Amino acid sequence: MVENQIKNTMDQMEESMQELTRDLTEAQIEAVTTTSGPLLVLAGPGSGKTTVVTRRIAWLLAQGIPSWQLLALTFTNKAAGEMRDRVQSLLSETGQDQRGLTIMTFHGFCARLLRQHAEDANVSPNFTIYDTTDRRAALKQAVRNAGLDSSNWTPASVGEAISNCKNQLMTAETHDSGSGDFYTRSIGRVYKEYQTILTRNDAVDFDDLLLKVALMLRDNEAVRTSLQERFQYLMIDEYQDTNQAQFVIASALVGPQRNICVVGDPDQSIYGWRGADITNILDFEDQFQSAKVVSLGRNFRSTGHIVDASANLIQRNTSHRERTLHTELGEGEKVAVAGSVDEHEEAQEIVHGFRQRFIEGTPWREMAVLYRINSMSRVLEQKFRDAQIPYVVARGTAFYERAEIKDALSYLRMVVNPRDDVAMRRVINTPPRGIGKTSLDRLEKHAILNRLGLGEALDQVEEVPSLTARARTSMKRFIEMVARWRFDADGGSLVLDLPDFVSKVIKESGLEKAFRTSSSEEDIARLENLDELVTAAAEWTPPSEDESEEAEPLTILQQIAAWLESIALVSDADMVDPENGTVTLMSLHAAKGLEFDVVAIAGLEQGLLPHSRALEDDVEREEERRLFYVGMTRARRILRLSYAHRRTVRGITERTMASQFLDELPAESMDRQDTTDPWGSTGVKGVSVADWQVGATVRHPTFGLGMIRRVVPRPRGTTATIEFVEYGHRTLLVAQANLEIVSPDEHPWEGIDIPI
DNA sequence: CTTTCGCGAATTTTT
DNA sequence: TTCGCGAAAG
Repeated sequence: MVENQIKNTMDQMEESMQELTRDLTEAQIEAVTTTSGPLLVLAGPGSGKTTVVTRRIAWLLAQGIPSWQLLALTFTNKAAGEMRDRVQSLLSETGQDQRGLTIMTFHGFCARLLRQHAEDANVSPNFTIYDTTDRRAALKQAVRNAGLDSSNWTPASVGEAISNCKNQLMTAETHDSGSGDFYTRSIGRVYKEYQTILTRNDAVDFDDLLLKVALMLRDNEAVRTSLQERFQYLMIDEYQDTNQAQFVIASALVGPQRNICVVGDPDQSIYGWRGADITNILDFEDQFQSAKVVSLGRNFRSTGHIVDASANLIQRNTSHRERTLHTELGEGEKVAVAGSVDEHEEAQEIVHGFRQRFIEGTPWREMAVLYRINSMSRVLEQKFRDAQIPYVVARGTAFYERAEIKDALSYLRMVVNPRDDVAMRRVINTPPRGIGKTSLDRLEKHAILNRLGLGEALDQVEEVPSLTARARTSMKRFIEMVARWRFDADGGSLVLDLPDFVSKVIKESGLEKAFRTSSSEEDIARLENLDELVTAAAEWTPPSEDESEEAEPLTILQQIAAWLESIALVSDADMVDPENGTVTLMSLHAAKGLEFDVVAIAGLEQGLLPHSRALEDDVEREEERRLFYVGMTRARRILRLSYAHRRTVRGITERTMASQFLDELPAESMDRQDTTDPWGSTGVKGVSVADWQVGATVRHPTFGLGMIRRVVPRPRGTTATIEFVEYGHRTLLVAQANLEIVSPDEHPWEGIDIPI
């Protein structure tokens, strides 16, 4: 009986194992079924990477590996979610479920480890994760504390330097600030100040999540071994985007059995600026001796011209390793290239094209516009709105960056972490409650004098003699308010759920009232945003803790903490909902890992793509090329590239030059619609552009009558080479030459035969 | 203490 | 164009 059952289970397993590899290519099967030892899967765009990773997980489970021994790390929540979903659907066929699997983002995983091993990692277990804005505030403070001039030491530049240090596992203590030049010494000082602030506030930044875990794993053998024993099988997605710290973490997690599988594509490495080290993937075979390498060579996503064009482009990179990718989806449409007068026309034409595709049967959700910088979304949004085409801008983090949302969240942060000074500073007088700069300065002086955090100083307002009675009362009221919230949240008198609690805080803090009193357009929007925050809290579900089956229900306080953490770790790409029936607008970076039937990439101009900050440097320009490559390869069937001859950035209109990358695409795969008419369809100075063509007759104030021979777009402006009747060839700037189109009636060429 | 105004600087990409 | 900061007014 029992034996029979076992046999049945075995049969079932065998069956599902066959099922798991049935429709795969040979390379894919190898990647799925190689379960022990180091494995590098080189996965070009559209090569079925997610399929391989999810099948591999299911395969391991089918082999009888307990789910809790598996760890899969990704970069975005979206990628993790998708992986979970696909694994789940594979497993549900055999009645299993994915409980116990750890599929997380790198940062999320690190945050969890840090809380679990807070003591070993030397952090408070209820630390706050600082986002870009908080970090900025802390950096500014640090520069001030270091006694440096804030105009020379901007948060951005200092932050980047510190980030680099952290990525290379250099702590504030190990930073070599004794020797080195003035710059290095100064950075060292700011770094120390910055870290002091973070520590005092029980806060960590994004880099710390990785750094602290890396150091803990490196230095603490007990923790390291226990994790190695727990996670026998490690998988890392988008390995080309890992940095030094992540490499150390990955290496430390790999136990003696060396079951590490990394998946990635060096040609899609686009986060070098964030410290990603492409050599991690390039040198994988050296780091993990006897590693097996599987290269997935078939592109299941895009049609021929798209594959060829992108392959041709990426070959220009010296970092590119020779590799062939082929598709069996046929040639498909050629890659279209269009030039427009300005960004408005460019956007308009994209909208037109999309509408056409929609009429032909492509749903809106299968279309996307990609661009290099987020500010380019503005014009596009406007045109899509005007055309009444549904669209979403994939900018998930934007909502949480709004002032009113940050305010509300800062109150919640104070509830969770009373030492969070950055949050406190933000809201102690928002909305105004009579605690101005002077009072805050006095409080701060007291704090410094007594070596206290600002929050601690606040707790003893009575001991600060310099404060006015008025300010003191306000402060006391403020402390009491927060303390009451904390009491309630921590299992206090009343029982509320998370959204109710959030709503309560928004009300009692006075935030709501501050916006309710006025009825300006803006304040109404803010109010709506706050409502949306409550909705978001209602929709949020706590991550299922895999460890204990019958986990106790979380207290409100714990829920808030977990919710805040999930907010801190959202990314733009997370907001792309494949279910929604809308066009997607997003940055090229956010598009990685996604695919659409129809893709338009806008702004193919020198200085934009490649970006001006990357023009000088070869290495950076190659990253721009990879970025363009990533964008191109998002398209399944239709790819349209465009640029504008003139673009307004930050209020100033400038003439542009088409991107050098366009010239790096193979002519046979391209459909260039931009060669004839550099002025697009609207023209300049009221003259119809159709007239500005080779062969048109013009009159110049000094040179008299002539015929246009050539029209060339140049960085300084479009030039026309004109054959004048009396003066011969002249090349002039069209915009300045004051040319006049002469109607065919007065045609001077009659009887005169000028060879063209 | 709060609000408003004007000036200057700046945005590449994001966990 | 938009944001953020400091100064000046209320």
